[in-house]
Amino acid sequence: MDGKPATEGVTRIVTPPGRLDLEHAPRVTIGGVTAYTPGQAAEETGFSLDTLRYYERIGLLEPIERNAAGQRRFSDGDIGWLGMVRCLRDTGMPIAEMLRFAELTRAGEHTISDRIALLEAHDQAVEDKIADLRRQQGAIKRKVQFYKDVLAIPDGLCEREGEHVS
Amino acid sequence: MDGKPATEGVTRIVTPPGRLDLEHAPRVTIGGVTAYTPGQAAEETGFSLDTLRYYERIGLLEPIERNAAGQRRFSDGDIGWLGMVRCLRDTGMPIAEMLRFAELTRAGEHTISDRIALLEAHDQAVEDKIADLRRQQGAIKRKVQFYKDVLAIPDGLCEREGEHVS
DNA sequence: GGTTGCGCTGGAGTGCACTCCACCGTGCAG
DNA sequence: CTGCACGGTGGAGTGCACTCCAGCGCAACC
Repeated sequence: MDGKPATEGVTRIVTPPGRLDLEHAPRVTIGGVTAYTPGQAAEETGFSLDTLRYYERIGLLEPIERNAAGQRRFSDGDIGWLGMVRCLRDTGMPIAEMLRFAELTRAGEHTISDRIALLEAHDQAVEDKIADLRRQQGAIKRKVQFYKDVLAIPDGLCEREGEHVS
Repeated sequence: MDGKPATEGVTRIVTPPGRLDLEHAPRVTIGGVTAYTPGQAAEETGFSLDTLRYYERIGLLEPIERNAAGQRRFSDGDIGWLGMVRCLRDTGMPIAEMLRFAELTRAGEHTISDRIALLEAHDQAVEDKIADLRRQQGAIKRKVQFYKDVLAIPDGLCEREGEHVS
């Protein structure tokens, strides 16, 4: 049942040597370019199918190639771009800004300095966020210590429950 | 506990007959306890008035004291608790979990070890998040460097735009 | 031929965390 | 007395980022 889906003029199956996982990774190259089904793209990138479609709808992905049956075939380039998207998303960049970045990227080489500016600004934002988290984390740790101190006090003494955050 | 020379904002120990010095920090102590108007509480904590009311509605704050006219007067304790809330919120704790923490806190001393557990779990979550941010930040920095390298290539050579994320 | 699996579409719905609104009350300044 | 700032309420609305759904197509397998 494996073989190759006889659609779309398949040339060969790309499987890592040593792994004969025919069930998963029926990844297929067309003219030397690897293509991913939506399911594979989802698994590869960690985005849900719906999210991938959503991203395409809003233009965060450029229109994905289709096979004869109208089904999406994600390219390596798409997967790579999705990796970038995940990275930006997971560091808290809002979709609107990712969209801006996507548009710059599509606009061509002359936007590279803009892209650098955008990413450097975001990098700084991440830096700030980390610093903030560290600071707040300190407060949490102090609170934990406060509780531990309370627990350490001999039972029945000193019923004070005071400072919430130090 | 008396005779406090007020630099800005007069604080009276006994309930003042009327309003005085309304401009800044008209914070008032009644029986030694400082009270904050909603506006002051908002300014002090950085939450909006609506958010403060919202937090009270959902039970993240216990019912705030009211004056004769039915207006809220936040206590120092409330402000302290709000500091804790801000800390947890800003480190990404969802409201549902803050609510759980609030309930534990209200339930009394016997929940302290639960509270410690909750906070330590959250502390770990923050730690993980920071590590993740650092990792992703690395990718962003590499991408920036990639772009800078592209810019450094003599004009017109090597039009490759490949790897999205390294 | 029927069922299963995967994918398609447009549009509606969800969950979270607020945020806004209309309308009302209170109290002091002018 | 009037106006204004501030605050009250219940309930509706917002923005974001998905997520779900009905109804359909296509290919494979039993």
